Amino acid sequence: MSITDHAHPIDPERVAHARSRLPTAEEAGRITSLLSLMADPVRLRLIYALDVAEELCVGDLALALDVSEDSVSYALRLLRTAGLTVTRKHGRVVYNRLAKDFPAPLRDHCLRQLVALSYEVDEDTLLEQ
Amino acid sequence: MSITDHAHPIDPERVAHARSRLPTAEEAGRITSLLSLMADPVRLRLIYALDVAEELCVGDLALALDVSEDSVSYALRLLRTAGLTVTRKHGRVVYNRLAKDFPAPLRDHCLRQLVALSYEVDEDTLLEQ
DNA sequence: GTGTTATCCGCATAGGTGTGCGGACGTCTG
DNA sequence: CAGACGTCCGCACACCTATGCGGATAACAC
Repeated sequence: MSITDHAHPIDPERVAHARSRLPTAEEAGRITSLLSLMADPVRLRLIYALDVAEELCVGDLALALDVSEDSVSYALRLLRTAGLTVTRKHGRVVYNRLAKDFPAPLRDHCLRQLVALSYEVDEDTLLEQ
Repeated sequence: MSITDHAHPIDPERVAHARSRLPTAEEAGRITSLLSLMADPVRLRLIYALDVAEELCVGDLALALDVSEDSVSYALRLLRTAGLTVTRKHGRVVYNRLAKDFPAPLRDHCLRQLVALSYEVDEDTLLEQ
């Protein structure tokens, strides 16, 4: 149905209420671009690895994650561009670590609870409500 | 570089350490499929709206978010399939709300802090480290 | 019953995105 | 200096995904 339909809201009060408290499209874009960076198996496990190991180079990350170095390199490029990781160069080796201001809530709450969370939701999906 | 290279890790100890604490590919898949659902402007704002307004129908959601009803309907289908929202039918109208066990940490910590978060990260991106 | 409303679904399409390959650069080793 | 190594980059391709349109289904109003 096109965007011009539904001219008469069913519950105008709630619509206005929700509308006033909603993040703007721009804010939502910022947030989702952040979430999108974590919503990829390679990047998520990469972040986990850096959280545990403090710092790792591309080759070692590829071994730890069991994916190609290209894939790791690409993932790191995106994270680095977003300011989520930083690099330290030493000889031929480039060491990567999480930025010192890597979003703490994402790291503390989300990262460490998401594994358990994913199980819960998976079970709930099977139930009627 | 292909997956067979880098035969000799630079820091084998850290690689093994990270490897042992890493979520499996399957776990990572479950988590990222959850995050992917929130990593979309329409779905994220839709979740915000339902969090504020308790329950809304498709048409009213389209008004609140200022997007097409098709877009909202598609977003709700994905969230519903994942068990994150539930429906209540009353006459012609289908009311949607967040599932009673919508991941609490995601709602409490992430949702309510993500707006502020996105600003911080945005500033940090501009700085050298 | 007829027309209208609210919603859902299937389909086709355009756009974004991750991956692999080839090539290039800088750095260490002998 | 020549060779090996670790890494990055650009390109092309396959894939997924969100969107819009047309049609179909119920429920309500008259």
